[in-house]
Amino acid sequence: MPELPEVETIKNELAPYIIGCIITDVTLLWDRMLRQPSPAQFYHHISGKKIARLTRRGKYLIFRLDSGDSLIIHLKMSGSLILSTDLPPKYTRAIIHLDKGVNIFFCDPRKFGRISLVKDVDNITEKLGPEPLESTFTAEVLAQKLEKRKTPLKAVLLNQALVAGIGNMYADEALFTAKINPLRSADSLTQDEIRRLHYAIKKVLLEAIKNKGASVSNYFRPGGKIGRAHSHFQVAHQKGKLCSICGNSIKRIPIRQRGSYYCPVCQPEKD
DNA sequence: CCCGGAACCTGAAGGC
DNA sequence: TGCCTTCAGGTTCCGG
Repeated sequence: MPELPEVETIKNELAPYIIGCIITDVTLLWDRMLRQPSPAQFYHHISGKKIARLTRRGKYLIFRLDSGDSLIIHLKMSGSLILSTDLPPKYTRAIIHLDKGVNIFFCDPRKFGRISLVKDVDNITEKLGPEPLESTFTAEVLAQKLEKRKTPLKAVLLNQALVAGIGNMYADEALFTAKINPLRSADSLTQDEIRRLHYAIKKVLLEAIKNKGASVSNYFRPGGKIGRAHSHFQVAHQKGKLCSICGNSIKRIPIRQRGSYYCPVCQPEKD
């Protein structure tokens, strides 16, 4: 599932090939994929525009066009962007046609992914919390975000309004690295625990980017290859495996309908 | 404002 | 072998 490190990898690997390219046409094969504007407006405003820059905010991938508009893609659960001159892969839901015969195939078995074309990117991203790898994300900011929240920490970390880009896998990994139980009430953390969590979030995300993202289910890089971050996971999707620190077996429990993996010994419950 | 649950989707996996 | 059920989870929406 694409989270911040996966979207960052896609951005990094796509950019060298598509910056400066003209979008000649877009084919939508699943009509609900387009969030805004209307299909007619969409085609009218995107055809013939040049891709000036590619950026990321949280889990959103943003194609900045020379017209001033931005094409915003969210891959949600199962989306991937495949760059190719070949035929569309299975589950292709949209095709961004570029000049020189290159296409970006938006593949998405689950059909959760969404595309928007907007004038003002802020309208989409303004609700997001700080970027965890930028200097705006400090331990103090994290502390303030966790204040007065009785929700289990794990659930809070998935809220994009607190910190942008963390999903189910990296929330579990960060909590393990910080040695904090996922069920702890968010407002119960000590200053030291917040400091550890802040560090762990950055560490886990940076390491995953170095490893080109985690391919636990449907994540593919633009060249069709998978990432290797999942082979470094300590707890995420490791149910029954042995903890690398203490040797006890990793548990999986549901928290707010989400599978949550942790080590009961290294991340003990606390009052 | 905060919280929790349903809905959106379909392939894969598990049960019988 | 095959049908049926359940599970997976990012985001939005809605009710409390």
